Amino acid sequence: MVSIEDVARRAGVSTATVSRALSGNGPVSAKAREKVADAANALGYVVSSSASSLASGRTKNVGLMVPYLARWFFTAAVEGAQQALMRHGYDVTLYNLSGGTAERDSVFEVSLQRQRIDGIIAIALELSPQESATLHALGKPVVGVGGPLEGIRTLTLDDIAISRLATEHLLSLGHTRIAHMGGSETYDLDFHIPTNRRVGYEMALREAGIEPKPEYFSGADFTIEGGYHAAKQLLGDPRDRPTAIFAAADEMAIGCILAARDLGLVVPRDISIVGIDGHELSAFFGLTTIAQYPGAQGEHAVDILLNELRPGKHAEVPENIPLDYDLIVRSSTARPPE
Amino acid sequence: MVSIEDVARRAGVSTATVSRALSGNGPVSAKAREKVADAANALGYVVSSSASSLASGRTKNVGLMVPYLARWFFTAAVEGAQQALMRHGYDVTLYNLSGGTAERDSVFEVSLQRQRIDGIIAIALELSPQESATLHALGKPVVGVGGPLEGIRTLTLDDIAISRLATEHLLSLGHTRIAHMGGSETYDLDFHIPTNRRVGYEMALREAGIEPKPEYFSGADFTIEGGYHAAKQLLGDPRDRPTAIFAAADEMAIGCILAARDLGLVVPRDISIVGIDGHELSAFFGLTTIAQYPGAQGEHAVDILLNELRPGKHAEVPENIPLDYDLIVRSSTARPPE
DNA sequence: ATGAAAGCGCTAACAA
DNA sequence: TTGTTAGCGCTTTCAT
Repeated sequence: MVSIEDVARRAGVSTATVSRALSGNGPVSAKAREKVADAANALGYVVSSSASSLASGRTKNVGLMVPYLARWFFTAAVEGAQQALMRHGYDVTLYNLSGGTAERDSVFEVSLQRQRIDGIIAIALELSPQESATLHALGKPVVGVGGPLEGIRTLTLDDIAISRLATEHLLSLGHTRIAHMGGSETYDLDFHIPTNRRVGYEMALREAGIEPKPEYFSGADFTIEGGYHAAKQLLGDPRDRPTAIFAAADEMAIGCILAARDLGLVVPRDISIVGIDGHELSAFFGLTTIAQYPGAQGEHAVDILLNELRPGKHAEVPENIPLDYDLIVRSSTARPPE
Repeated sequence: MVSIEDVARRAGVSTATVSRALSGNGPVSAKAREKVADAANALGYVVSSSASSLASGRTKNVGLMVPYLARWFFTAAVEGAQQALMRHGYDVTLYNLSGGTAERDSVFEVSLQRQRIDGIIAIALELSPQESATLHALGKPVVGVGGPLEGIRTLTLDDIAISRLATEHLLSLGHTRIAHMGGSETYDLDFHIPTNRRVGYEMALREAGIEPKPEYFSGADFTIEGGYHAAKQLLGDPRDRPTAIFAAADEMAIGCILAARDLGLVVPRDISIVGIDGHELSAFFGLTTIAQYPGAQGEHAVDILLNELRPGKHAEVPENIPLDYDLIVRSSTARPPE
């Protein structure tokens, strides 16, 4: 192992100068800087993270916390954040909460206590008050992406606004029999997004003078398969069948498209479908959707976090930062049948 | 921050005893062990990873390296490995190679050199000789999952055997006009799996006395969309249309199913389709497939790695470890039309 | 079985 | 601008 001493010797300076030259902290003459750079290069020297962390209290490592990984949104957000962190010389420790309760607890009580990280990006997490407290007690900056976290700076979609937009898109096409597919009850217990999306949907309807009907609401589990089965139910009954479905997520919306096809309905002639997400499969299925950008969201979270990590002047950042979204109109929506 | 000294004082022992008691290395009396445990608990003490790493040379951290994240297989493998590592008290650092060349190089030349990890699990990676050398030079154990890595202990699917099995399944149903959808040329340049799968397919055909036809091969990019377009091509020409397609991955196979539907073909009456993977969507689409188990593969890799990390007696592990797979017959395959 | 003490490789006062 | 040096919090010899 090549150490800072080897570099110092080779460059003909002290270890302190090497440290300063390589980290950019503290004054170093141009000449010394160059000698150090040459020596470090020649020897292939890289600072030992543990020694550096121990001495400085900074780890150059950020924790990425996700409820689970195997879903488009989380993966994309992690990927975006990780790329951005790497560009800034940070490593990434992955904390995945998808295990059992015991594993989840041990993340908070053990893993996070190991002083391995300078800060945390919490992706689409819903935390218990207990867990929130533990996070705060770490005394390290935390930035959330999605899933509003109490007292934590968080990037959030305006779920009500996007649901209104989706619903208004359908209304503007002339639809009046608009169903909504949201979260099923159990799913919603620890996740508020579905509720907010339903609220936006109902607001838009009422503003158009339409009273939302309970029969036009259907709960599913945010998967293609769940959306498929729920849509069969919604569309199978020929009496008073809706002419449009607004699904709270693209995966369910894709399930709706497939169900409609299997029922012999032509999208969008017989039924219009809108989703939310801009999922990687949405273009392929011609799905009209409200796109959000998890990769960019991850990068954005990194910017905010690194800004807080930088000593001194912190740019003022509000507690809730609204995220970008776009209505992408494709071929799954059209005017309702006569 | 509560340090080992605080614990030592509270337990009325030396820091050395605390270290030994908590780590389980070295002799400690039952009484001392208990006093230490109580004190540590009461104070909520957790060892500082950097101090421990610096002193011991062990980081209790493993690197997970993936070519990219946003694909079912990689995500599932990472999730499996990460859960297993957590159970053993290890943290996970994620190295994602999906950025540009510069980022990729910096993973090898910088990130991996930071002494942050005890070992590496390389998931479905194809490495340049250069990169392999760098990995080896780290002097740390490496275990591969998929993608045969020279000189590295690797868990691999027998791609030839599974392709033969898939093809033989179709042959046994009576099919003779069997097409194969594999990787397109560019895709294959740095990834050998598609080639091996094609080899298995051709072997099975020849053994059945059928000469593989070039028109029955189609290259795509391993996505649903790519599979869809390639299948349109394969199935659109009514002259001498194949009665079955063996796709080298479920996502392409799902694309084939959707393409067949759009062409008015009924699966499996008019066309049989087999995939490989056991993708999360395969059950929903009724796809017959050869399932593999990335989550279990990740866990398995962890077992092997941790075994090498354990001092002393290493169970003998061969360089190539074959992985489990199963033929799952669903509703996308049947006897060919008369 | 336990404690004293010497590092592990680096950073950051402080002095020059 | 540079070097000297005292830690950072832990592990691990070496005595006892």
